[in-house]
Amino acid sequence: MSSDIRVRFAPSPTGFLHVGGARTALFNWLYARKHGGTLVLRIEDTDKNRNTTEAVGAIYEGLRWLGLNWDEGAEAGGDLGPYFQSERNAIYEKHLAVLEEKGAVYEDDGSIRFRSPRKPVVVNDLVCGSIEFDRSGEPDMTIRRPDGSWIFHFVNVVDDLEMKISHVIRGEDHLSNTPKHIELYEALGARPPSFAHIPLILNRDGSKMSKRDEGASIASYVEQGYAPEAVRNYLCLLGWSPKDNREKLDIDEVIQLFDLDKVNRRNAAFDIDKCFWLNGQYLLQMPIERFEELSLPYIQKAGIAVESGDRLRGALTMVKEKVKHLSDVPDWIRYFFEEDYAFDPDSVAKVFAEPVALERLAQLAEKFETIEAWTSENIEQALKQLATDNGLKVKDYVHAARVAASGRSVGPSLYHMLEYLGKDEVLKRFRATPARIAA
RNA sequence: GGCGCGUUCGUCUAGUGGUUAGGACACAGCCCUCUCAAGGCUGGUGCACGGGUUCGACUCCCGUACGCGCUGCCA
Repeated sequence: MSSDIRVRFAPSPTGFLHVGGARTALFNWLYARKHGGTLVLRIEDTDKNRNTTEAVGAIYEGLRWLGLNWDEGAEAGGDLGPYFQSERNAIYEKHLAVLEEKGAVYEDDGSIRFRSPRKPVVVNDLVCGSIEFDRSGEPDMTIRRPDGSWIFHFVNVVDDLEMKISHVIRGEDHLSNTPKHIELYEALGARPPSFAHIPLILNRDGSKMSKRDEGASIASYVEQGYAPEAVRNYLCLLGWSPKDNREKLDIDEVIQLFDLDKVNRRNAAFDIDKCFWLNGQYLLQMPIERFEELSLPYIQKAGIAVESGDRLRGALTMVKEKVKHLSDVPDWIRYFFEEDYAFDPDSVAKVFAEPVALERLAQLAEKFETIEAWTSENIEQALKQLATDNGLKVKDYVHAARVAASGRSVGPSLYHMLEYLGKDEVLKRFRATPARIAA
């Protein structure tokens, strides 16, 4: 069950979880799950000035929201910790001593530099192929600052070594750093792991996605009401595809189909429109139970007094296919549960511009009085009968009824909506409408 | 500047010497329809450029351009 495959996600907690980081975590996770390997979460907090505990929390939250569980590391524990670089000083000292022993490092202005062998280095990348780097003109990299803190390249290599990482899957921005890392592994007398550099995620215009860009933070998808499985699916499609034209894929199938040699080399632009579309597809097709589970936090946050149960389930079933963002759910269902639901001014202006609309509403109320069994079928039949009797079109009654019952001109099937509200409530709302519009 | 990587519709992609260059998002129009969606149908837009190699290049090679990355005592 547990193979020798060990991968890691090693973020620096300097802010929120970035989509690029999330995608890197996702590809590592997919690779681990596919091969029955282990995913390690390591926090690279060597730069004390820029790291915060809130940022660490944001990483945990973001990964959990996306359903990317890790087997070992920060918050999960394991035998090869600690998993925060800030707590691994003794380990770094130990490896530095090895380099000193070999004369591979020297002091410079109080800092410590690694002496590059300056020989060509070949990187055999699982995504990019074999690449040879000419190291002859490269300056020696610093691995430790005068204040004793460590530089990324060194601790990253030491940790991957100590944590027995077999495959380093990371952003392509590290491809050019890889020869340095390989030199370090060799100086430490270790065999380098396999490398796989995955393409970067850019903005729509091709510019680099920075923290300030729209949609850069995973947290923003939570706020905006995206389903985690939709965002995760979309992220899978950035740099990878099943190659059979399918887009919406179950994560278990992605795990099965995923492989590093099928990852593209080209940077990808993040297309929020497509992510939005995929989210709509997920909401449309997911089971009502899942839809309710995902909607509940937004409903509660909006202060709608309704408990989980059949009543809520019924309302959600009606609006599920309309909703594009979970954060919109409260507005879609509010009027079912609140007496003083708001009347949308635009809808009122559009539908009740002519006084005759109110007359028709009154006719409809009268007609509905006669319905014995309050079902959507009977409601529909009654409304159509009334229209026919008066030589009018169905829509002449439907629009007025919709606004009267819900306060808005857009909503689910009118007949189902009215059935759901109940006869008494519908008649009450119809009769209260003239006064409410006047107000 | 040096080094590395990349370049198929606006975007994500399929395509590995011979295809009417396929799909999806977005966009436009039509159909369906109680609104809005969803769904169905139709449409336009693409192989960066220049040289090779080859009977034949989107596919292979070289160059140019452009983009991105690295070139930190950031990660």
